[in-house]
This record gives sequence, structure tokens and C-alpha cells, in this order.
Amino acid sequence: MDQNKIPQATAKRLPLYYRFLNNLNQQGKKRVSSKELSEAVKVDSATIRRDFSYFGALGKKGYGYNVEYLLGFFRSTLDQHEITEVALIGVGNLGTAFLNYNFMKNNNIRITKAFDADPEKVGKEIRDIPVYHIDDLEKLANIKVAILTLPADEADAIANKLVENGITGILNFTPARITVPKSIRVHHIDLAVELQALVYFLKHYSLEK
Amino acid sequence: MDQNKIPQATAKRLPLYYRFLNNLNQQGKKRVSSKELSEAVKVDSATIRRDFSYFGALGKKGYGYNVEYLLGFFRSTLDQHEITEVALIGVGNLGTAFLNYNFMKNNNIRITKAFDADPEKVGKEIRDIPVYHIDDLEKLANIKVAILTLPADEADAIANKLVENGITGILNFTPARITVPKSIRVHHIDLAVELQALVYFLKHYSLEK
DNA sequence: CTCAGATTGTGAAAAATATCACGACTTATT
DNA sequence: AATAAGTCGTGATATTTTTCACAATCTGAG
Ligand SMILES: NC(=O)c1ccc[n+]([C@@H]2O[C@H](COP(=O)([O-])OP(=O)(O)OC[C@H]3O[C@@H](n4cnc5c(N)ncnc54)[C@H](O)[C@@H]3O)[C@@H](O)[C@H]2O)c1
Ligand SMILES: NC(=O)c1ccc[n+]([C@@H]2O[C@H](COP(=O)([O-])OP(=O)(O)OC[C@H]3O[C@@H](n4cnc5c(N)ncnc54)[C@H](O)[C@@H]3O)[C@@H](O)[C@H]2O)c1
Repeated sequence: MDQNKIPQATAKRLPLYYRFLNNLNQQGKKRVSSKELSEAVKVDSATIRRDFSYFGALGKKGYGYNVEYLLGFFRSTLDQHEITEVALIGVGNLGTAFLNYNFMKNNNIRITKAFDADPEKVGKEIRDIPVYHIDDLEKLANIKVAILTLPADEADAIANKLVENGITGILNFTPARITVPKSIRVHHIDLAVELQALVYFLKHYSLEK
Repeated sequence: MDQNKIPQATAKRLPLYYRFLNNLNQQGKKRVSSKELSEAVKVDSATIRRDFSYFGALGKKGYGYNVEYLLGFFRSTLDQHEITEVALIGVGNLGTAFLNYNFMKNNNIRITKAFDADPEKVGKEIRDIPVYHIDDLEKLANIKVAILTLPADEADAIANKLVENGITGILNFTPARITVPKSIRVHHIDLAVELQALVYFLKHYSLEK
């Protein structure tokens, strides 16, 4: 799609930069250096400059970056000028927490529809977000992104139904590794794995770098 | 600590391997190849063999890996033979979801204590996990790992108090980037960033690799 | 107008990670 | 016993990501 793809590692940091720039802007700050940014987001300043440089020369030597300009640039790069709708699948413990969360400080992504299999939950609304039955996936309409917070053993089958109904990006919180066409982008957030990895690091990597 | 450190990328995959091996073992499977593992966990088979090889020769050429042996090996490598206690800080939407979650399928990490500032919550129990006041951090006793699910603007101050009380690893779900001594290991899970990054990838990286 | 100090953008190097591809060995079959 | 098929472990290579380090340039003070 984009001809000049930026590195994935860079892409993953963009939202972080964007959020911090928003903070700065709200504080009325006019300029910022890669050094200040670095301290705030905990990314090496050279990495930040390199990241920015993929988009051209956004700053001024000897001066730094203009906050408002940079913010505007990232806003359009990250499509934050318009709302991106997201669906949530599985209104359980975790799913309900997400629905209740005011996801959206400095961020134009919104969960606008939820789906569940439980008749008790279908038809309700949580914070204005309607809960539909998982069999009514045509209700997805134009939504392209789904958050998976349902039981792991349902994940694969449901993910594939989502894809049939137009979903192209999935944020998967279940421990299941789902199998979908490779044109579909899946990101995993696996809390148990994260915890175990953290414990491993503590045990085996303490102290020195 | 460990003399022969394995790559971080490898360490992050170990819990994933461990979980899948557990599944296989429960299904009564006796052997497994890197190819099968690869399909299940969605990691290239050469990467899996390389990962394993950091620990020595765990498999047999022409045969594959013995499930039980490998499982036992990872169990001790990941300290799964004994329970690792974890504290949760901030019993709100997200924190409550974690407390309610039966975190612990094939996994010996347990949240055993929670802390909050809200007098309404302090003194209660959620699924047998007591909620203490955030000023009573000596109740942490020997716990080394904390999960941060409190408001972002409290994160930095509380994180530093946790460190003073013996915490050495933090899993931070708040959007705040906390500043702690560098001997402390912090992993961030930033849901908003993950979502935005996913949307960015969809928009700019569709189709081809 | 000049100059000291700050800060970018980027070539080059380093480090980390992933993948290829094959020799060596194992198992199972005939 | 010989052979075919399967699979590991790993040297070598490729790719990705991070970091160094500095010339080029801008700002702001005097
Ligand atoms: N809660 C946590 O803290 C936590 C932590 C890590 C991982 N997870 C994972 O997140 C997922 C959800 O966890 P949870 O604690 O919210 O579980 P939960 O049981 O509370 O919620 C699951 C929800 O999914 C719904 N559901 C079941 N089958 C469905 C289907 N076919 N289609 C649509 N909805 C369906 C259920 O009705 C329920 O509302 C699980 O896979 C879990 O492993 C949860
Ligand atoms: N809920 C979500 O889906 C979600 C998603 C992404 C990120 N987060 C982040 O996770 C954090 C928690 O979110 P939430 O929705 O659970 O918020 P919440 O407001 O529901 O819960 C916060 C809890 O922290 C407690 N608290 C406040 N100050 C405290 C202190 N000093 N010490 C201890 N506890 C204190 C509050 O009493 C409350 O129980 C926030 O930083 C939020 O940005 C939440």
C-alpha cells in the first residue's frame, strides 16, 4: 500500500510519540528536543530522530521539533483526524473492563459494537455500546478491527467468522494462536506469557545489562 | 546472574513453548517436532530449534523432542515447580478483571495480594485475594513482582514506593512511562498503543509482506 | 553581526534477531 | 541389513533494529 514502508519497530512507537506530543501541546509547550522526548517515552534519542527521519526532516537543527507541527503530522499519519471504529468480541471480565474504560484520551479509536454468545448479555448496552449476538456478525457493518476477549477454545473459529465478515485486523487477548489468512493482521497480547517472561527476566537477567 | 544469557527474543517465547508443551502432554502426546510446534505457536521452526539450542541439545535428530522431557526442562527453567506470588496495584476495572481471571492454567504465577487507595475497596476480598491499603506496602512481604492497574498519574510515585518495598519487576498497564532505578525491570502493556499500532499497520502495510 | 551552545539528520558500525540449508543422526520399513 | 524418510543442531547469511558520532545548521544573547 504505502510504497515507502517504515520499519515495524518504528511504527509501533508512533502512537507513543503521538500521545506524549498531545500532552505537551495541552501543556502549551511549543518546542521539544529528541532528548526531552527520550526521557519521557524512554526511547533512545538517536532512535527517535531516526524514527522521525523516515518521514522526512520534521525538525530544525539547533532548535528541535515544533510541537504543534509534529502533532499535526502524527495526527494525520495515525489517522487520528477521524474516528476508527472497533468491535469487541466476548463481553466477559476482560471485555467489560475494556468497554467501561474511557479508552480514548488523546485517541480517536472507539469500541462501538460488542458481540457475545450469552443471551443474558445480548441486547444490553454497556456505556452506550450495544451488545449483539455473535451470530449477527453482519452488524459489524464497516468495522475492520476486532478485539478478541472470549474463551480461548472459541477464538479460532470466531476469528475466521470475523474475517468472513470483513475484519482485517485482530487484537487477540486469548492464549490461543489463531490461524487466519495471511492478509489478516493479528497482534497478540498474552498476559500470562508477559508475566512469565517478566519473572524469567528477573531470575536470569538481574542487575547488569 | 546467569552467565550464559539467552537472547531476550528467545526468553519472551519460552512461556509460549511451555504452555503448548503442557497442552501436548495433557493430550498424552509423547513426541513433537519443531515443525509441529511451529504451526501451533506460529514461530518459524528454525527459530524454535535455535531457541532450544541455547539450552543445549534437547532433541534427537530424526526424532524430534520428547514432550515430557522438554516440558520438565522448561518447567524448571521457568520456575514453574513453585508458585511465584505477584501483587496487583489498583483494583479498578482492569485490576478486578485480572483478579477474577483464573490466571493460572498451566501456570504457577498467582496474584496473592492486591492494594488500592479507595477505602471502599480496602479490606474486601476478591476471589480470596485480600485488598490492602496502598499505604500498607509492608504487606508485600516477599513479593517481587507487581502489576500496575491504577490511574496513570499515580503510576510513577507508586512504582517508586513499590521499589522501596522490595519489588523488582513491574508489569505496567498504565499509559505512564515510569522512572525507576535501572536495576528494576519494567514491561509495558499499553492497550491504546497496541490498538493504534494495529490500525496503522492495517492502513499502511496491507497485503504483501 | 558574531559567536557559543544546542540539536538535527544521517552515514557507518554494531548488535540483535531471523532464516537458510545441509551434514549428521534416528527411526521405521522392507 | 540396507534404504528411505524425517528431523535436529548449527555454520553461514540475511534482515532488522539500535546506537555512535559528527558535520550542518539554527537560535539567542550580547
Ligand atoms: N480476564 C483476564 O484477566 C484475562 C487475562 C488474560 C487472558 N485472558 C483471556 O481473555 C479471554 C477472556 O477472558 P475473561 O476473563 O473475560 O473470560 P470470561 O469468561 O469472563 O468472558 C468470556 C466471554 O465470552 C463470551 N463468549 C463465549 N463464547 C463466545 C462466542 N462463541 N462468541 C462470543 N462470545 C462468547 C462469554 O459469554 C463471556 O461473556 C480468555 O481467553 C482469557 O484466557 C483474560
Ligand atoms: N480498563 C481498561 O480497559 C484499560 C485499558 C488500557 C489501559 N488502562 C489503564 O489501566 C489503569 C487502570 O484502569 P482502570 O480502568 O482499571 O481504572 P479504574 O479507575 O477503574 O481503577 C483504578 C483503581 O486504582 C485505584 N487507585 C487510585 N489511586 C491509587 C493509588 N494511589 N494507589 C492504589 N490504588 C489507587 C482506584 O481506587 C481504582 O480502584 C489506568 O491507568 C488505565 O489508563 C485501562
